[in-house]
Formats: sequence, C-alpha cells, structure tokens
Amino acid sequence: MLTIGRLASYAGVTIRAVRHYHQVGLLPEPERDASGYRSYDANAVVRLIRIRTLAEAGVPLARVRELLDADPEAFAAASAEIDRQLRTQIRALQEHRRRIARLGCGDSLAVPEKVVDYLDRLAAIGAPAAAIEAERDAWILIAARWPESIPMLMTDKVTQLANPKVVRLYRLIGRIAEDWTDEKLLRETADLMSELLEQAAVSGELDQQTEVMPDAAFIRLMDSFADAAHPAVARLRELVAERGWTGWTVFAKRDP
Amino acid sequence: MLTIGRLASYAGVTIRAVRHYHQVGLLPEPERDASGYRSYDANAVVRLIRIRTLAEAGVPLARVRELLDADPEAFAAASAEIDRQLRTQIRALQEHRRRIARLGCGDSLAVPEKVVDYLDRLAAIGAPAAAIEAERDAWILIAARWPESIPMLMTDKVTQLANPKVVRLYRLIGRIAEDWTDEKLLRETADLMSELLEQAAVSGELDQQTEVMPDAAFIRLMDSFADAAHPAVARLRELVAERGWTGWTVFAKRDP
DNA sequence: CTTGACCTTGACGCAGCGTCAACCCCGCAT
DNA sequence: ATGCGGGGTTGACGCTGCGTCAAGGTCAAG
Repeated sequence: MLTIGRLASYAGVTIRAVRHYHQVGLLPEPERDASGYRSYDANAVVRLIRIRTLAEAGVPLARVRELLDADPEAFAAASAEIDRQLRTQIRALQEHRRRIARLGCGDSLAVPEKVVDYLDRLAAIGAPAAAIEAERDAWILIAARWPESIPMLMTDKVTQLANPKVVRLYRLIGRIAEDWTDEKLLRETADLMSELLEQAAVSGELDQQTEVMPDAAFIRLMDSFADAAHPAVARLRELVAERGWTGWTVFAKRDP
Repeated sequence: MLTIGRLASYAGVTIRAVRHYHQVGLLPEPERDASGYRSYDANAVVRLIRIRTLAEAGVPLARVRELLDADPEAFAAASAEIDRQLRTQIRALQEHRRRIARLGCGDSLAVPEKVVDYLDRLAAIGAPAAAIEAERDAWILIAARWPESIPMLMTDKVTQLANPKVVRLYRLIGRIAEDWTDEKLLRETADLMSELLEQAAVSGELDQQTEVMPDAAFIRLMDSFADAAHPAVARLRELVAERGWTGWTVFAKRDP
C-alpha cells in the first residue's frame, strides 16, 4: 500500500492537495497503519488522477465531487459541458491575445504627442483652460480606443484652427466659461457651431469622423462625459439640436 | 468628472474591483468632491481599461502595476512574454479537453467488468487472495491509463490461464505467500517464470505489451507499487533478473 | 543513537475580489 | 420637510485551492 507522498507523486499532485481533497470530502480518508500514516490503495490513485484531471481543467472542486459520484451518463453529459466551457475559455484567451497586442501598439499610456501639440495651439488661440482640459480628456479616451487614427484626426483639427470662425468659436466658449447663463451668448455660439457644422458636412468631414470612430456605445459614453463636464454643454447641445444637429463628440445631421 | 459607478461601467469592471485597485495601488486615488465622493477623469478610464485588459488575460495585479509604469519598450517586451504565456495556456486547455474526453470514455470509475472476469478465473485456479488483490490494483491503474486496451489484454490473460504452467506458477505464488523466505521455492518460481517469459518472447507477446503500454514512467510506477506490495516480489525480481529478464509489470530481455 | 526523510495535525497566508453592514448624500415627489 | 430610491463611503469577513510554516512522531540506514 501507498503512503501519502507516493500517492501524490504517482498522481502528480502535492501532498497538501491530497490532504485538502480529504478535507473537502473529495477523496475518502483511507485506513491508517499502526503509526497513524494514511495507507492508500490503487483505487485512490485512480480517483486522484481523475480529480486532478478535472481540477486542472478548471472545474471547481465542488463540481468535481458531483461528477465523480455521478452515474456514467450524467458524467458524460457534464464532461461535454466542461468541454464547451474549455472551448469558450480558449476563444477568450485568443481574444485576450489580440487585445494585449493592441495595448502594446498604443503609444504608451501618456497622452499622444500629436494631441499635446493640438492642445497647445488651442491654448495659443485663447481657448479657456476648462475647455482644453475637457478636450484633453476626450482625446485620451479616443486615443486609447483608436490609437492609429489619432495622427489623422489631429492633423484635421489643427487645420481647422486656421479657420477664423473656429477661433471665434473658442473665444465665445471662453466667455461662456465665465458666465454660462447668458442665453444670447449661448445662441450666438450655437449659430456659429451650426454654420461650421454645415461646412464640415459639405466637405464630407462629418461622414469621415463617423467612419473613423465606428462605436456608437463609446460615442455615447464620450457625450455623457461632456454633459457631466459643464452644464453649458447640455444647453448648447439643445440649441445646436434645434438647428438640426444631433450628437456632440461626433455630430450628424438630424433626420428631417 | 465621473463617479466611481460611471467609471466602473465605462471600463467594464465592478465598483469593488476599482476600489481594490486603489487599495493595491494600481489606480491612484483621485480627488474627492465636497461630499467625499471620488471624482475621476479620463486618464482614470484609460488606465482602468488597460488594467482590465491585462488582468482579464490572467496577468497578476502586481505585474500589471509594473507593466503600466514601465516604459514602452519594456512594456512591449513584457506583453510579448504575456502573449507567449497565453499561447501556452491555450495549448494546455486543449490538452485538458483531450484528457477530459478520455475520462468520459473510461468505463466509469469501477474496475472494468473484463478485469473482474479475469480475477474470478485467477481465484478459480487457486491463486492466493493477496496476489489477486495486487493484480486488481494493478489492472485498475492500467485501465485508468489505457481503457481501450483492456479487452485485448484481458483476453490474452484468460488465454494464458489455459496453460498448465501458468496455473502451476500461481500455485507456487500461493506457497510463497505462506512462506516467502524459502529460497528454493523462490528459485523454482523464478525458473518457471523465466521459461514462460521465453515462450512469451518467442510468440511476440512481450513486444506487444510494450507497444500497448508505451509509458515508461507509468510502468516504473506500477513496478514500485508491486515492490511495496510484498517483499517476495523484490526477491523474485532479482532472481528473474539473474535469468536475463528486467522489469515486472512488463518484462523485457536484458541486453546481453 | 543520530540523522534525514518521511508522516501527523493545526493554523495562518495569499489573490482578487463578492458581499454584507451601517452609514452619508442628492434629487425628486409628496 | 419629509420620505424614498439610488447613488456614494469605510470596514470587515467570506470564498477557492491550496502554499507554507510550526511543532512534533516514525522509520530505515549508518
């Protein structure tokens, strides 16, 4: 007969594991010899190998017990179920591989350089600090989601800043930051935004944005983020919506 | 700014997980608002998404911290390493699938019927109870390891029992069980075994056995099991070895 | 008789959170 | 102003599947 150490090494598990299986009632406590040592037979080896096989496959010990004590048909059904779970896990791991790869290619964890450049230019034209912070946060999120699109998007944004109307927009936003209850100011801003959006729609810029960021849930997240940033955002969204534009992070012409 | 609940839902983790990441220093504690609520910015979302991605891939949190605070090259190297581990895990899971499948097809956990038949015949020809128990244990192990070979092996074994010399062997074993210090008896038994092994070698039976059970480590396990069963086994092995045969569970002609 | 390799029970430790408990806070309807 | 529902806060214990001491008893060998 076998001592616990030999049993464990035959089955390829640790002694501690065997004792744990005794504790949880997975493996019956065997007879003891004169000196109190546990004394195992071949049945124990077989059962232990089965326990190990199931446990290594990730089956919780509680279920292992059910399985080993079940009749053959039930066991077959359950092992088919486990097989399905294993396949699912394998697919999940493959998915993780892809995601890890994407994490690696994202330009570290800092805000991308291109974005920093753009934010500096925003500051240069007199955009308010609060707006710049909000934009930074938004671009960090976008960069985390679609790192490969950032250079193109930033190039576009910088180009837009050459437009005097865009500069005026940020000046207006600066005034709103000081007093966001001025309805006249808000409406003026909304008018200007509407005008700029019209231009962007004509040049195909809006369609391009929805193409580059094709994740509606994510966009909603960003929008709600913007709403939370400042009450004026919600009001501006309303006013711009009255002028036929829905969205915020990405705008679209509302269905007529 | 975000509350903890919104942060968690954006990143796809639980609130409790976020707080845990704070505790272990993975995610910095953010500012609090007037009422003591944590108030997160976009950086937190990004960092949290990265944490989740790594953690879900099975990376321990301690390593996640190292990784996130590492420079991009180190990160790239580490993520390559993680990718390798994921591949290994995937292969392991596939291996588990195969083993679980084999578990299912093994005739439950009891000793196979064919083996019971064989053991009954052993008893019928007068083999001692101790020897029968030892054989039962051995066959349980073999059946657990190669269930598909059991019918063939048992058919062979039953056929062997038709050989009067085999019957005589078991009778001798019965006498050894009563007094295992009788060297003359042991030598007589070894001579008989040697003779039978010679026949088995000529008929190709021995080669067939090593083919059917191609796992040297497992065979050593069985041998040591036999040694532990009774001191006479060890002595018999020596004597049979002197006659040119190594092994026990499976014999082979020793290299000359 | 010692030594070293085994065995015994008992207990605490670990990750990565889940899950109470007991309490604040905020907006909304009454 | 009051109650309610759905947030948030800290603190603490629970869970799995063992690893890892601690403080010994046992056994074979030298």
